[in-house]
Amino acid sequence: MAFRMTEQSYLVLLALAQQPRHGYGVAQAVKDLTDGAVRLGAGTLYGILDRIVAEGYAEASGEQVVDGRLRRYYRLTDAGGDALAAETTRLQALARRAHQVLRARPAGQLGFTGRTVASAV
Amino acid sequence: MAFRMTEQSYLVLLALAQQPRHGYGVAQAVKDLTDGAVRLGAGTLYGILDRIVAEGYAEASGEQVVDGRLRRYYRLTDAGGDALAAETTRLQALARRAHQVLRARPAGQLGFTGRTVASAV
DNA sequence: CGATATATATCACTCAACGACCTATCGGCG
DNA sequence: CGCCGATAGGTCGTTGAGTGATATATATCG
Repeated sequence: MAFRMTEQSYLVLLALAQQPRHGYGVAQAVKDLTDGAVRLGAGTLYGILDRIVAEGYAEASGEQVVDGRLRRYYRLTDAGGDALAAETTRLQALARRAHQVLRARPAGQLGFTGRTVASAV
Repeated sequence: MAFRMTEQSYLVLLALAQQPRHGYGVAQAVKDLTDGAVRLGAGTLYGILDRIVAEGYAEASGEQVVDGRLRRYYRLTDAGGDALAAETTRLQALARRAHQVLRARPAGQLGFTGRTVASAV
């Protein structure tokens, strides 16, 4: 039952943390936040929005009609903000550790030049 | 067909970047790398190993029998190292941006205190 | 003897992600 | 005017990664 914090749902929470947004706006914000790397399709987007609302991480924040088109807004809740902060901390720690690993292992290095660990074949 | 770089497969690549490891060793390394937060079950683990080998990100690196138990080793390839570095860069950028967003939005803040954006209901 | 840890592997199930599709409005182009 | 792309909402079927259960086997500890 537990909510699964995937990267996509994380990005949606992050987009909502910037400001309340409507669905389509969330998709655009995610695209911006990831430099175009992550593009949320409609199926993914509304599925995630439903899930984070069900989890209490966001809530409907009213509707507006702009240029004849309906906009359904969502707002991050405190619980959503907490979850987002926790996940961000986790991500930062992971990124930091990953950087350490890569720094200790420069590109092109094939094992330790000194000796090979129990070279089994 | 494209390989999906999920967090779990990323962690496996990272574990292999530290040093060649056997399956069970990878699971333990991932547990360590994430401070116990991510625990790979057998199904997840071997599924990922098969996928990253199929993708050319890692390769079998021989077998050893230690204490009567078979150990099947895997070694990161150059392609795997590149993919890992690229994903790490992406993660760092995301973490940095997420930090900016959260810094601009301290915990407990409910929208801008000055005015509410076109408060629609 | 049984439990736990090590070590590999398979299998069925679930559900998030994805792409395709649908409706509808607005603005621009020819 | 018709068509297209962008905006905005939504559904639906497929796929496949992740998960837990299960199986096999050995070593160690109590």
